[in-house]
Amino acid sequence: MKIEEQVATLMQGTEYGDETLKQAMEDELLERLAKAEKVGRPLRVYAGFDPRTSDLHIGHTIPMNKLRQFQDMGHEVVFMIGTYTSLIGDPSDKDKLRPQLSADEVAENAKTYAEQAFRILDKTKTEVRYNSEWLSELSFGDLIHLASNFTVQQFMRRENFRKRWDEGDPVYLHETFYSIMQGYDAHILKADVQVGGTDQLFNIVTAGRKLMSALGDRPNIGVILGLLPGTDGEVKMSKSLGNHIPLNTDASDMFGKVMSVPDKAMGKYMRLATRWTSSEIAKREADVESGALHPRDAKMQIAEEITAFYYDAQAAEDAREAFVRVFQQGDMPEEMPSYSLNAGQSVLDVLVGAKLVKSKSEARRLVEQNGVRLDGETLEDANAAFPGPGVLQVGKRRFVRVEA
RNA sequence: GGACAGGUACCCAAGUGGACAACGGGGUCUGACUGUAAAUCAGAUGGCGUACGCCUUCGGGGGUUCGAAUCCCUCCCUGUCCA
Repeated sequence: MKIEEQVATLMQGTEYGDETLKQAMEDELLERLAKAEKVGRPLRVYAGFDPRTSDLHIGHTIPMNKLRQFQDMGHEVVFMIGTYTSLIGDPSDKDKLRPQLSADEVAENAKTYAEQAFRILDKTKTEVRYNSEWLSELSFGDLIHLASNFTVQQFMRRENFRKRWDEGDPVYLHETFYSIMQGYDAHILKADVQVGGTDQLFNIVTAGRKLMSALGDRPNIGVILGLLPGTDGEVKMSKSLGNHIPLNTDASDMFGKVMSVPDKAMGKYMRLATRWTSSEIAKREADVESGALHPRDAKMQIAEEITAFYYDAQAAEDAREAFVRVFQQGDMPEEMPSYSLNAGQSVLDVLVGAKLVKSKSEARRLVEQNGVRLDGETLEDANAAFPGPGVLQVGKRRFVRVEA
């Protein structure tokens, strides 16, 4: 692959919010790739991950996908786990109560994190590091020394802080330490490239590069990836917002969740979550634009590609077929949970008992709204005795097989 | 330490003694339609009861009142400014 093509692929999905910065990073990447090729030395690339949860979703894996691209082009990859940073607990979205994790929890999360990450990365070509290794060694004096490279103004210019400042939301002092710690990580790892999401733009491009040059290193290039929106298509994927697509689910569910993403987010999904090259993506977008490719089918291709990536081609194909059958043709899924009917139960009792609803009020509401069906027949009276065994359906996609 | 402004349901936010289970927006759910769980439109959105109704909820606790999210006391929390 020519270097220009490599750069195009590696820069795919990046977002800097500033054309000049993007161009600068791109140029620098091109230059280093050329140099690396000349002297036969691979680039050293790293990304840091906070093991705050052990339940990864597709959004977490976006930087990993990028690392994998580098790996496939023969570069060295460092998978850094922020054991130290997670221990303290990043408060950046602190209105969600975020309990401090214990060292054991962090260690446990770090372990499962790495395991799931190796579904994407090549284990044999990945160096795993933990930042507690060096951050726990720093003294207060060291921290002050590092901090003296920054001004409060620099932090206040950061959108993240600025916005909260303007809105009267708290900005904690120790949040600034985060950037400094991350900058120090970059200094220790001395990588050519650091990968991260736009939420890390400041940490990588400002803090990291500044600290590196202050400490006599060559600043690393920031490959800043756009954030993958969740299934709502608007805001970044996050478990606490309930718009995530977990890695540990089944293929049909993953396929279905991708299909529920609004059309407008397809571009980002293609760029960030598929293995497609920039020209393959461009072709699909042009086809959708011209009408040659139906948006629904384009999304199905995306869903199948993503599912195939985390499972395999066969599982993805099966998931697609099941989806078409159930949602496009209105058929029922093959597998569904079952519930054993007890004597004398009303429709309400069964809905509650089968956990299809959270409360009796909700059950009544659904019945009133004609949202409850038994074998395709709408049930109209929530208090009537339950007619008998069959497939009970709530809304379009919740099914339970009611057995005698 | 002081002055001021705030804390309302999943989120944002209105409400300053009764008509408040609490406007509006977002989210979510249901229905119609469709190209799918997209888009659009309509409805629903604390719990319990078939229903008139009852019970719990406006940061915590206490009080005033026939009656409080609304008034008073106290405590906790957040922000801004002053020192």
